[in-house]
This record gives sequence, structure tokens and C-alpha cells, in this order.
Amino acid sequence: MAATSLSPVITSHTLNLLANQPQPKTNDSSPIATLKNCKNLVQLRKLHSQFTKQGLIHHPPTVTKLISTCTEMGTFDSLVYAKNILNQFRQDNQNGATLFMYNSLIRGYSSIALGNEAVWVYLELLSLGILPDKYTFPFLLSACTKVSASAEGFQVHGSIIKMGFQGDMFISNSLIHFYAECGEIVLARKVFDGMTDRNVVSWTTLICGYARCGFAKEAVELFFEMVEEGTRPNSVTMVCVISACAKLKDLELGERVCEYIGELGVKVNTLVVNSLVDMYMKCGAFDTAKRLFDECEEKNLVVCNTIMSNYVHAGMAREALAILDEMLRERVVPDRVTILSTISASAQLGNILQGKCCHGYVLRNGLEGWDNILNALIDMYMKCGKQEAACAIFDGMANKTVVSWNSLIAGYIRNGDVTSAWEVFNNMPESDLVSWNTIISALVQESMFKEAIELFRTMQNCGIKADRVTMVSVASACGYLGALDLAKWIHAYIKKNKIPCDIRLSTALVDMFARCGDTSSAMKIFNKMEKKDVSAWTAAIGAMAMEGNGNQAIEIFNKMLRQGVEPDGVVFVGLLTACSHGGLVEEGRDLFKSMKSVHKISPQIVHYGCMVDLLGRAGLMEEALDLIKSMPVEPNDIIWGSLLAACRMHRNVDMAEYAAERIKELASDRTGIQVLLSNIYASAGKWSDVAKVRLQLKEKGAQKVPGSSSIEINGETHEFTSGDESHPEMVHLAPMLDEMHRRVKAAGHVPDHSNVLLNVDEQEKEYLLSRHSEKLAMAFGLISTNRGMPIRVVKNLRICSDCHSFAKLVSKTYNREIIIRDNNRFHFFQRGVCSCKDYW
DNA sequence: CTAGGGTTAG
Repeated sequence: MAATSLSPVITSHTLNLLANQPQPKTNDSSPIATLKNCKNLVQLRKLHSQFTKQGLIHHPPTVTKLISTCTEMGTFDSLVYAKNILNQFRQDNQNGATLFMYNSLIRGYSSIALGNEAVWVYLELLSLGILPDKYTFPFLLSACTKVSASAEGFQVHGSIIKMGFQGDMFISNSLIHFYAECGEIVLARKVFDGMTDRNVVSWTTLICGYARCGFAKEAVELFFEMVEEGTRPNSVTMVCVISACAKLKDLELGERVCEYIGELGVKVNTLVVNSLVDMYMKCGAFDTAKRLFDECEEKNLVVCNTIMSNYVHAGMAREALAILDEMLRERVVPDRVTILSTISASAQLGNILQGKCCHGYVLRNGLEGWDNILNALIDMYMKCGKQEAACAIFDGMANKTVVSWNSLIAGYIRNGDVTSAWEVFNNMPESDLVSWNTIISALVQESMFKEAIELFRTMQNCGIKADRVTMVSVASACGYLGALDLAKWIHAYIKKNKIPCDIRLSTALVDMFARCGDTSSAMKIFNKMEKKDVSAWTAAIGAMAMEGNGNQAIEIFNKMLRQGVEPDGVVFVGLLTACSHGGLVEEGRDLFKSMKSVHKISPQIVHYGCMVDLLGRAGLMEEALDLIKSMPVEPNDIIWGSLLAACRMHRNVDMAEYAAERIKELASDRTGIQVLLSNIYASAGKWSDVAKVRLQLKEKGAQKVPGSSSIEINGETHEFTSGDESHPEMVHLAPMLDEMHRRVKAAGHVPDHSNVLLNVDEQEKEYLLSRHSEKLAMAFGLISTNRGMPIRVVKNLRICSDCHSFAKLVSKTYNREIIIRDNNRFHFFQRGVCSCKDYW
């Protein structure tokens, strides 16, 4: 297995072998030639003192070579050394330093990404009265680009114009690059448009800039424009365009571009192959990418890293590790990027042994100075459930980045410790979009929907722009709240802020509107979706299920099949639920059978649950029981619970007791079942049994989940709990409740006491019933909204039969549309009738 | 002298 393959092969041994390669020897003994073979600072120091003794230190060409040798080493120390040589030379020779020396130094600082130092050297050069040349600026701009020193870059651009260098093509190309990297694509374009001469680099730089600034489509268009205009692309151009196609995830376009380039006869080098592999993988064509990879004669490090990281990203950790094996077999030496992917793969598999092995490799090879590696290790330890190890790395980090904090937060949440996550979030020095997204999605997962929305608002006040990940969480929270006004606002917000809707976000919106009872908006979004995957279709089918529209659900399902989308188990849950809510027994049976016979999907326990529900609701109690007995797997408490619920509806006490017995055998702690059983006894008037179950519940310390309903008024969600007299609005609510009861009673309502659990006198029962949360919410809706406006209520439990018939009469006497979403489906009450046809 | 591939967290 891949799990054990890492340890024997990746050792410090391989890297040490490489480090001790012999230096090439030469017989040329001239000072400049000696410098050519000088590879490190120790050797250079020796030569420097040798030159000083020989008096060569006043010889400009030697000093120039000495400095450029240092700067090419590209380390901080070597640059400090170079600067000292230059300063010494300047003192000894009355400012005799040459421009070439300064250019060398600027280039060196640029190479180690010390842009500020480079700018400083440039200023010193000006102060000495030395005029820069056309070579100075590209180095300088590249330094500014690397450290995103935009202010300095703008000043350099000013300098360029002042000194009359703006006509130079190389400098203009550097400017395009600089502006594009700063995200100033408009300014980059302005430079490009102002050029009299352009070469392939100018075009390529601009194309790459567009792609980097998020305009991949424009980048590809620019490429076609370039070819039309007569500029021949080279392999670098090809890499840029292909990576733009990868960003678009547009395989067709990518292949068209390749064909086009092929016709032009552009040379395909390894770099192009690397970008091709990347594009195929990003477009999901893993097989094509792998074939291309296998055809590579020599597998270079980058193509291996590309394929590995893409596999890890796609959740294919095992495939990634197989590539690692192959690399090691072919003696490709892994680098830190390879290790990064390996750590991620280990994290994904939860393979702590391999993760620790990577950690050891990191320490042995001195890679722990690289933040990304440490961040990946934090993530890995967290995913393996080793919080302490993760924290130890975090605490030991000298340069914690936002990613370090975010990894810690995500780790805590994954391990169920939301409190610690929240604490870290509040104490981190600077939070970014990902931090907020992580916490918001955690709140949604913890069912804290109101809090999630609230945090989203706070986030906006902090000036952080939401993206589609944020909106998926927010839409989902809104769906659970069933707040339609909020839903509409969210939809408008996405449009206004031009947040790109991918499949996931669109699906979340369909689901949100469906849960808020706005089926037409849900379907409008669904129909506009360009690409639909199984989840998208499932959301649409779920929308129908919530309305109880079984036939429409089946129609959508058939359309999905016609479009060639493979169904999965989840779609069938939605479908069977829709059939159940719609009372489509025959269709439900057929679909259930077709799962295995047509679609080769073995029904899971949830599907049996749906079927028991479907048959039970229709009163086919014996058939439901037979189905349970025929199940290939042992029925669980949920299955028996479904049967129990049906027994309640049809007042079948005998079978209810049988089902409850089975649940007890399963030693289930599901107190919900016990509550349900006590409900059944209550509705059958068996008060002594109710008392017995209640006692059992009490011993377990369980409590009945309180009924709670919410209603959205002017964008604010108000929540009411059953029997809660302490609500601040109660003063206004009580008279309205009394009036409602009077008018509904006059219209013929007879309170249905079977839903009251406690064995109290009739009058008391009626009072408790009148304080059910959905009635409180309805009353609040009536006093807070204008005449004729629909009233939308969301309830956490199933609506009771008394409230159901009550709502029907309220809709009639007050001439209002009332929409109640319970934990199962929607009930549209209009003119005294409910959309569920009293079947739910 | 200018442009280009692989890099962690939601």
C-alpha cells in the first residue's frame, strides 16, 4: 500500500548525495575566470582577500565581476557582502562606482524579493548623480512586483517618463507585468495600448495578466487577436493561454487552442506539457492527463508536483501517493512542494503514521522554515485528531500567517470544538475571507442559523467582501430559517455584487427558495442553470417534495434521466419523500423497485425508511411491517420510528407497542421515539401509560423538544416557543389570540385535544393548545402585516392536527394566505383548504 | 534587460 511506501525511500540521503556533487575544475587562473567557478560565499571571501593583497581591488572590471558573482548567489548574506564591496570601492575611488555595479545590486535584491532594498539602491544611485539606463528599470520594476510595492512602482513609472525611457519596449513590457501583478489590469492595458512597437513578450505578458486578474476569457480572446494581428506565439504564450483555459475549466476551448497552436508549428517543450497536464486535470479529464504524464519520457519534478497536487485537490489522495511512488522509483528528487502535497494526502486519508513520517522528513531536511509546510502540518495533525501536536507546531511558529490561524480554526471545528474555534477567531491579529467563511459555515452546521446571518452582517460591516463560499452558507442558513424576505435580499445581493454563481451556489439558492416556500423562484433559478449535476436536480425534486407535488417531482426526475445524468441514492430519498407527501403509493413502489433493477443502486436503510413512511401514511400498515421484515439489513430505530409515527396517525396502538418494543431492544437512546410513544398513548387516552413513559424519560433526564415557530417581519426573524408567556410582544398578542379563537370557533372549530400530552382537565388542555407556537406566530403575523399579505411561519416540529385545522379556518375567516413550513413539508392554507389535502 | 509550470486554510 501507498501508506508505507514513503518511509524507506524519502530520506535525507538522496538530498545529501545531490548536495555533494563535485565542482567542475578549470586551469584558467585569471581573476575573472576564477570567479566563474566560485559558488559560495566562503570561497568568495577567500578570493576577495586574495585580490585585496594583489591590489586587484582597485581594478574596476574585477570588482564588477566580484559584485555580480555575489548578487548571482541570491542569498541575503551574499547581497550584504556585495553592497559592502561596492561601498568600499566607492570610498577608495571617490565615487567611482559604475552603473553596472548598481544594476547588479538591484537585480540581486529583486531576485531575493527585497524590493524595498532595490528601490533604496536606486535612490542612492540618483543621489550620486549617476543616470540610470534602460537596464536599470526592468530590474527595479521586477523588484517592486515581487514585493507588491505598488507605491514605489508608480514612482518608478514617473521616473521612467521623466527620463524619457517610456518608448523602450523592454521597460514597457516590465511595466505591463508590474501593473498586472498589482491587479491594475486597466493600467497594464493602457501601457500596452500606448506602445508603438510590441513583441511576443508584450502580448504574452498582457495575456497572462488578464488571466491572473480573473479575466481568463478575455485572455484567450486576446490570444486570438494576437495571432490575427500577425504575432507568432511561442511556447511561453502557449503556457499562458493553456493555463487560462484551465482557469475557465473549459476543455473544449483548451483543445481548440492547442490545435490552433499545433497548426502554427509552435515547439512543444516540457513546460507546455506541464501546463497541458494541469489543464486536463483542472477540467476533470484525469485519464487524459494521466496518459500524457505516462508518455513523458523524463518525468520532471514540476509535472510530478502538478499531477500530485491536482489529485490531492480532487480528493484522490491514493492516486497522488501512487505518483509519489513512481517519482521515487524513477529517482526524481522530491522538493518541498512534493512534500506539501504528500502532507495533504496524508491528512486526507487520516494517515497519521505517514503524516509523522513527512514531519520527520521536513525536520531532517530543514524545510520547517517554510510557512506553507508548517501550515499543512497543522492541518494534517488536526485532520488526524491530534490537536496537541497541531497546537505545538502553531505555538512554535515564528511567522504565523493568516493561513496558520485559519487551519487551527478549521481544525477545532472539525474536531467539534466550536468554542475554541470561536476564541481563536476572536483573538487572531487579522482575519480574512476564509476565516469568516469557516466560522459562518460552522454556525450553519451547528444549526445556529440566526447567528450565522448575524455574523455575515458583521463581516460586511468589517468591510470584508463575501464570495460564493460565504453565500452558500448564508443561503443555506436562510433556507433553514425559511425567511423569504431575507432569501430575496440574498439573491439580490449576489446579483448586485456580481458574485459568480457556480453549480454549488445555484443549487443552494434553489434549495433556499424551495425551503422558503417560493417554488417559482426556485425553479426559475434551476431552469437557468447551464450545467446541472445530480445535486442540482435533487434540489429541484426536493422543492417539489416540500410542496407535496409528487407528480412534478417524478416528471423532473424523468427529465434528468433523459439528459443522461446518473441518479444516486440521494435523489431517491427526495423522490420517495415526494411520493409519500403526495400520497403516490403506486409510483413510490415502482420507483423503489427500479432503484436496483434499473439503476443498480442498492436501497439503503433511509430508502426503506421512506417506503415505510409512504406505506404507513397511506394506512397500509401490514405492508409496511412486511417490508421491514423483508429488509436485508437489520432495521434501526429510525425505521421503527417511522412505523410508530404512522401508528399514531392511524391510531394503531397494538402495532405501536410492537414497534416501541423493537426500539427498546435496540437499546436506543433516541428520546424522540419515547416522546412519540407517549404521544400515541396520549391520543388514545391511555394516561397511565403516558405517565410510565414520561417517568422513563424523566429518569433519563430527557425533555421533550419544545415546539418553536418563527416568522419574519421586515427582515427580522421573531421566534415563539410553545406556551411562552414572557415574549415581549405578549401584551399585543393576547387580545389577538382571543379574537382569533372566538372567530375560528364561530366558524366551527372544535379543539382536538388528542395532541395535548398532559393529563389535565379539558379547560386546561384547551388553554395549552391555544398557546402552541404556530398559533402565537400566526397571531403575531396578523397584527404585524398589512391586510391581504400572506403569513409565513416556520415550525421546528411537525404541525399538530389542531393547529392544522385552526390554520385552515384562520385563512378563511381573515381571508389571508397562510404558509406553514414544518420539519417535513409546506402547508399552503387558502380559503379554508390546505395544499396537503389533510394528508401529511 | 522584459513574459511562463507545481504551494497550505473555507
